[in-house]
Amino acid sequence: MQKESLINFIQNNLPTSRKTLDEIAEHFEEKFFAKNDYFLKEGQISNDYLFLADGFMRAFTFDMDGNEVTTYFYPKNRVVFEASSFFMRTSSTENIQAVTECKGFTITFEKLNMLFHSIPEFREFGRAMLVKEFAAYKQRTLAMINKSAEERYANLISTNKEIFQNAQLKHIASFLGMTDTSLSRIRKEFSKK
Amino acid sequence: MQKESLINFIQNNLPTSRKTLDEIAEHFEEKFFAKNDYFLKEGQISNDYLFLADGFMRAFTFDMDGNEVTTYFYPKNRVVFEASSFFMRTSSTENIQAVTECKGFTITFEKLNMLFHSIPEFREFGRAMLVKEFAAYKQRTLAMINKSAEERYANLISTNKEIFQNAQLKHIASFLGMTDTSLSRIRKEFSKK
DNA sequence: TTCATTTCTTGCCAATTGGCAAGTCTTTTT
DNA sequence: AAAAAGACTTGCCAATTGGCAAGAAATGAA
Repeated sequence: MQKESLINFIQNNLPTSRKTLDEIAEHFEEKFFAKNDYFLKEGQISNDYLFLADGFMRAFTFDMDGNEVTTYFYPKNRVVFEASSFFMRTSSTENIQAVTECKGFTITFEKLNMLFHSIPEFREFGRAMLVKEFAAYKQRTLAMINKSAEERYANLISTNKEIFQNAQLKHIASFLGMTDTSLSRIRKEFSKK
Repeated sequence: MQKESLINFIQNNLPTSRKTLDEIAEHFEEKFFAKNDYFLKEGQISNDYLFLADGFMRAFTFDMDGNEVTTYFYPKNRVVFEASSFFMRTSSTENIQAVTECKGFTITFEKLNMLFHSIPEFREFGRAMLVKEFAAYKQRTLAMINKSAEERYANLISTNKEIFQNAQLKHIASFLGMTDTSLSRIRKEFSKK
């Protein structure tokens, strides 16, 4: 089994010995997702923490009016988990779905905690992932507030091109907080320039 | 020194023995803030983790156009910290300021880590705080997206009345992603009903 | 290949929100 | 208490965005 991408990711985020890395990686299991498969469905208590080695995923939920809203996109070489459901053991309000075929490595809540308990550096890694995801979310909220639809689009395409190469426009539209109609018009404006 | 509110808060979030609670609380220091004092200024590396026992605070930053944007409000009986700066030791992009006179208890990064290291239950508490803050942020983002200005206002006033009792309207307006002009008009509409 | 379904685009019009500037009200300072 | 500064409201008009529905394009199934 080829866990180098996982090991490199951990190493890049919180350098430690090869021995420790192997010990950590040992507890992850390879997992494949077909396009449109779910990694997490709302209502479930999330029990897997995923390193996405290849492919593209998205998270979505439904707003108070029952409209589907894409809340996040996950490119490869990132960890994927719903912090609230996974760590608090509560039922998830979010869905996480493979947008393309995906491959990754998962570890259960129980095993992850066991590693956190026994390997202080890995505990730091776990905390760093949580903090990074949080910071990314705050960044996103800031990039949404007080910005016109066109600015939000321009910002996303300049910082996250890969989203446009993988996701459907209607999902990008709801992620950007606009209708697919508006997104379509904005794209047209941009292509003129 | 009166640390009961801190001890109760920890106990409510992650029950443990009185002995452990006292050991934890011992490392917190009482701190007072005058109105408009800063708990954190942008550019600093945040070194304090705060339990706000009394008063009201807000976080703010500046968007890409240089406009001040309120990013969060902290009522009392909550922990206050900027996760990214505090845990990653990076310079903060946010300011956290006392909106009213405040009283709380702080602990330094070093001491907090020491406690995390030596008290596994407290480690859980720290993680729970992080996850809760994160979940609250996600909730907020969702409540903003695809909602009209009026709906965002209605939602905030029904779930967070205390914000309206403490904060200035222009700060609430930027928090809600609208101009103070619009907020003023919306309030007028509501008062008619 | 053809048919059916889904995704994306476009036109028309209405509703929402912002920008600006003047005016009122409140709080702070002297 | 008067003056000054700050906070909030309001009127007018323009720009942005959404709603709806029809059509075009792309994708998938038979």
